[in-house]
Amino acid sequence: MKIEDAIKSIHSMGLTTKTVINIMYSSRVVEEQVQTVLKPFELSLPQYNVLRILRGQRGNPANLSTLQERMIDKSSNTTRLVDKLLKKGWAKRQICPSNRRKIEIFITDQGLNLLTTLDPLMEQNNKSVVSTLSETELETLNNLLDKLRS
Amino acid sequence: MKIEDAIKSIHSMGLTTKTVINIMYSSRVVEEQVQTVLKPFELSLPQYNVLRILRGQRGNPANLSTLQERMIDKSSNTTRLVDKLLKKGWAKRQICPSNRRKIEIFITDQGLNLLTTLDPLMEQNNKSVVSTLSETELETLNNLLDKLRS
DNA sequence: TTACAATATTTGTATGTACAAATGTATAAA
DNA sequence: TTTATACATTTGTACATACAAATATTGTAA
Repeated sequence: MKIEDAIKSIHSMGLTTKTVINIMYSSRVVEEQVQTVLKPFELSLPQYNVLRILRGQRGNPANLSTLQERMIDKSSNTTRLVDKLLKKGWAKRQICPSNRRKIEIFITDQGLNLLTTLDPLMEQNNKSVVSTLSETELETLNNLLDKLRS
Repeated sequence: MKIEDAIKSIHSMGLTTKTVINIMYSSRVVEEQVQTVLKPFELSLPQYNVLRILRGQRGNPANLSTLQERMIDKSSNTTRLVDKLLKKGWAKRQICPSNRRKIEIFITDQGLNLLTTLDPLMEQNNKSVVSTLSETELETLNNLLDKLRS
């Protein structure tokens, strides 16, 4: 559906404003789909995001500021977000031995297993989300978004 | 910046997952910019969104379900969101005479004035947000996002 | 006309987020 | 060593959001 029909009052807008709204609106549509995959696992999108960052560390710990840097949503309460992951046994944390201000956060085996279960479900979801676009179009879309942020 | 560098752990991902993350990440970047414009006016992004929908009605009232349909963020508490706009004098509401279940919501003159003040600021912000893309690229981006959601 | 289902909105409750202030630790200067 | 400053995280508080249940109104069928 064209953004003009999805958001009725966009007709009169210029191309720049239309683009900004289109990005935000499309993101919400995508997020809704992703959340339906995560919901049965009682995992929020930011929590899932953090777990994937932790897995990406490949055994190395991450501290809170690293997580904040890499999170999609830079919500300031990474502490409490990690608390939730701890409580569910998907992450563990310890004080950094070389700098006791820092906290080292790791993903647990249980957390890794959860992601392993989620991977194919999420991949399938994402394929379905972008199924209306060809490979070339996906490349173009990524390049345009990268360029937009540059 | 390429999404691979913005989100470090994306390297190993397929094109579909990369695209999904890129959309969500880019949206957050854009939203942050929009919020910096709104913040001095103590207006949240969803509130701004509702005000623009109300203005788009051109004198006709909107009821809550219409607002929910058209909102970017379909957060279920449109009631409380509108409460905030009422309290600040930017919107008013009354019971629909023909169907007393419905609530008719209007933008006030004060609300219209606020938007009139915001329009050029937001337009300038949006131009700056998309300034790295040409007109043609913006058209392509919009078309690709529309196609993605179709 | 009464009873029942459908619609539109509101409220309650739990959880999540934003931002400022507080805590604890490290580094550097006097 | 003492003091000051910067850094990393945590906590407090207010506000926002999600979802379910409650309320009120309308339309419809017995």
